[in-house]
Order: sequence, then C-alpha cells, then structure tokens
Amino acid sequence: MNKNFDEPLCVQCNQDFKTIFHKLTPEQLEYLNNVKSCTVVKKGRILYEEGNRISGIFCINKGILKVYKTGVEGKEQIIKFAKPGEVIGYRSVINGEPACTSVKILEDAVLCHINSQDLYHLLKENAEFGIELLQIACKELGEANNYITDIAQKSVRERLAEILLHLKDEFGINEEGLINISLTREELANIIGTATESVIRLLSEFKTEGLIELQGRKIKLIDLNKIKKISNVF
Amino acid sequence: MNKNFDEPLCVQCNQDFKTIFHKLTPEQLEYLNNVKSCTVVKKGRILYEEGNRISGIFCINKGILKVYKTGVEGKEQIIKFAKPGEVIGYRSVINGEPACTSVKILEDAVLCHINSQDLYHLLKENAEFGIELLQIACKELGEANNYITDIAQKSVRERLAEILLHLKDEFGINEEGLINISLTREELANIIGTATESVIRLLSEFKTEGLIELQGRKIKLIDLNKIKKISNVF
DNA sequence: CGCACCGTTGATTAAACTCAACCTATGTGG
DNA sequence: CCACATAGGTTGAGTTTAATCAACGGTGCG
Repeated sequence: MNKNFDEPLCVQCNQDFKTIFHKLTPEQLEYLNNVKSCTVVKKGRILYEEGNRISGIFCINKGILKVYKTGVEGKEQIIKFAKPGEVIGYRSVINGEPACTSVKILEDAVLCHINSQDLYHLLKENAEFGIELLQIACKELGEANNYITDIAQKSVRERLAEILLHLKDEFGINEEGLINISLTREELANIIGTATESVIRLLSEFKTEGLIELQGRKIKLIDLNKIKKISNVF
Repeated sequence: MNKNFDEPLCVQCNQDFKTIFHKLTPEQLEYLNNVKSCTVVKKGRILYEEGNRISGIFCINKGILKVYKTGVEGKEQIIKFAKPGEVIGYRSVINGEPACTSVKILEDAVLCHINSQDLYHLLKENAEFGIELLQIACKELGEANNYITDIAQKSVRERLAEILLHLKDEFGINEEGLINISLTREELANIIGTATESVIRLLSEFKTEGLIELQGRKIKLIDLNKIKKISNVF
C-alpha cells in the first residue's frame, strides 16, 4: 500500500460522484475525511477474499473493481463491478459477517477505507445517511432479483446481449465507440454464467451478424436495436 | 378485505416473531400499532403485482406469501417466500419505485399495512430502526448473491436438493416429518428455474433413491446427508 | 527460449427443454 | 346428478442448447 499520493478529499469526491455520503452535514463530511484512510491499489491485486473478516467499507475514488463469488469447483461468478463513487463491503459490515464475496482490482484504484465503528457512528448520528445506504442496498437487491430471473429463464445468447447493453450503460463508451471496460472472455462468461467457449462463439456470431465490432477485449455495439431485441429487455 | 377479526397487537407480534420493529421504543411501537391497518387475506389472492405503486409495506402476522417476478413469456420466477414476522414491499417503498415483484397469498394471511409516511417517520426518528431494516436488506442481498451463483453454476439436480433443504430449514417439519409448505411441482420448478417436468422426474428419482418420501405436495426428507451431498453446499 | 495465459475452432456429449399424450381430482353449470 | 372443464401430475420421445474435451495459434514476460 502506497501513501505517497494526494489523498482525495471527501468533499471533492462527493461532488464528483454523488456518493452515499451526500446527505452528511459538512461537519460529518469533515469527520469522515479525517477518519478515512486512503490507499492506491494496483491492477490485479486482490483486495479481500470470500470468508475474510473485513474491518470496514471501501469507498472507490478511482479504478474499477470486480466483485465475485467462488462457486462450485472454484468457478468464479461475477456479482457486480464497482466504480468511483460506489462503496463495497457494507453488506458484511452491516451484518457482522465475513465477506461473502472476493474483490479484485481490474484497473488501478484509489480506495478510501472507513472503519466499521466510524461508519456506525455516522449511521447513528444521521438517520438520513442510513436511509441513503438502505436505498443503495435496495437498489442492489432489485438488480439481483432481476438477474436471478434472467439467469433462470433466458438463454446464453439473450444474456450476453443484455450484459453488453449493461456494460455500455454502466461504463460508457470512448471516442471510438468502444465500451470503457476490458474484460477477458472468461470474465464475460463468469458474469452471465456460461462457458468461455460459448461466449467466444456468440461474440463472433454477433460480429458476423453485424451487431458488434471487436478490438481485442474492447467491444463496440453497432446495432443497438437488434441487440436489445435479442436481449429481451423492455 | 375483512375487518371482523381481532387485529394483532404490534407488541405481541413483535414478541412472537422478533420483527424488524424490535428496536423501536415502547412509544414508537404504540405509534406503529395505531397507524397500521390490518386485513385478512385469503389464500389464492394476489396482494399486488409487479409494476403496481404500493403505498407502504406489509408486515405478516399470519400466513405464507409467495414473492415472484414475471419473466420471459410470462414465466414466473419465485424470489422468496415470506412468513410471519417478515415484511415485504420495503424495497419499492424505499426506492420510491413501483413494485418489482408480485405477491400471492399461499396460505390464509393476516397482514398489517404501514404507510410509507409512517415508515419514514419511524426511520427518521430512530436510526437504530433504520439499521435494522438495512440489516434485513443486506441479508436478502447476500442470499440473492448466493442464489445467482447457484443458478449460474449448479445443475437442476443440485439446485433441487438445495431448495428442499432450504424449505425444511425455513418452514420446519410437522409431526410426520413433512415439510410445512405445500407447493405445486410448477412452483418448485419456478424457484429453481427449470421446467415442471424436470422437477417431477427428479423428485421421483430422489424417491426411488430413498432420499425423500412424497405425500402429494408434502415432502419428507429421509437421507439428509445424501441430499446435502447432492446439493453441494458446505 | 519456453512457459503461461488467452483466444479460437471443431467434434462430441450430456443435460434439460419441449411437445404430446394421458390420468386424476376437483369443481361448475346445465 | 351428470357432463364437462380445469388444474395439476406423470411419463415417454425427440430436440436443442450449451457444456466438455481437445487441439492449436498468438502474445507477453521472466
């Protein structure tokens, strides 16, 4: 962990990304700024693993994180990605349980750690903040429920189309129209719950059908309407 | 909606089931008792449907409810069951969104409705209560994440074994050892995300293998260890 | 250079879905 | 009271989807 960098200020970060902390009073935000501790974490590092006890939550100032579970025979299931402005680890902290997911850094990150006690201090002092966190949890819960229904009912082809649309919405596209996240074929497979080979085959099908363009790990969506149609979302 | 019955008292219900309200002060519990409105709802009735605006949450005093989403081509995906002491609908209320699930009464129920405003009143007055609700949401979120991993990675056989164990844990067994919930084969299929016929075939396989006994819709688990082994949970 | 990781393609296999038929119990209306 | 409709349960056959297995090429790195 490297400390030779400019620690982000909570006030600034909160403005840039609209975090869960935006209902804090200026004094509370200042408190948060004092108690947090920031670190730079390099791509490829594992932040924590399923089963670890974690001492607090992480607020992301920079980078992209992969949150995943390890299922049958070590196969990874990606639960979500986290990006600047988002917090991870709150589920375990709130329930006082070991982490139920592992977290890996996909892109060099700046993370701020907030101790459980400090988090609870804020939660008890400011009910609005609690409601804010509750809203985040409920949003994730809704997404999880949607995803359960998708995996249970849709074909791999439908799910891949849907995930491509999600990734575009979540990470946006660059000047060339490529989605701003680099995932291996295996990672794509581990989001939608299929085999790597199936993803490869479907991607090249999509490509020959003129729906997408591929540049290594970067994907460009060409025919959004057809992709939407395939994905079966309304 | 029938009003000719003894409305449950929040104090009593809270003792019997340890609800999310157990961190309320006696005064707040009395407040809750005054603002809630109770109804008897018969088996088979639909409480609300996906897309409906709901005006508050429901606390279950009696009965069993099925919470489900409607997926591709109208196929139902069961998200969870709710039983006495639990609350439903909070996700939509907290996020100010229409319901993302439908709810059907599986067994005659007594439900208490709490308005959004009254809920928010309590949330703002008592931060501990907010944390309590947050804990429920986080617990459900953890379960949902587990379930995503299961559906994505396990076979139908494994999932059926797992669900049977879950149902036993959640609803318990009667004097004869039968699990205390009656589900159609189709409903079982709609939990694990498979076809009705597959459930039927697997149940009769389990039966011939001596793992379970069947009495209509009631199921008795005989060889717990083997079922656990099949389910792949540790 | 040689190893490790990733991506790709083909062939084969297995799991599970779909379709169809039929049975039973239950309830309804004439 | 019977005839019929409905819903749920079961079984078999055939088909489809996607997983698995295997081989191979490219790339980057110590």
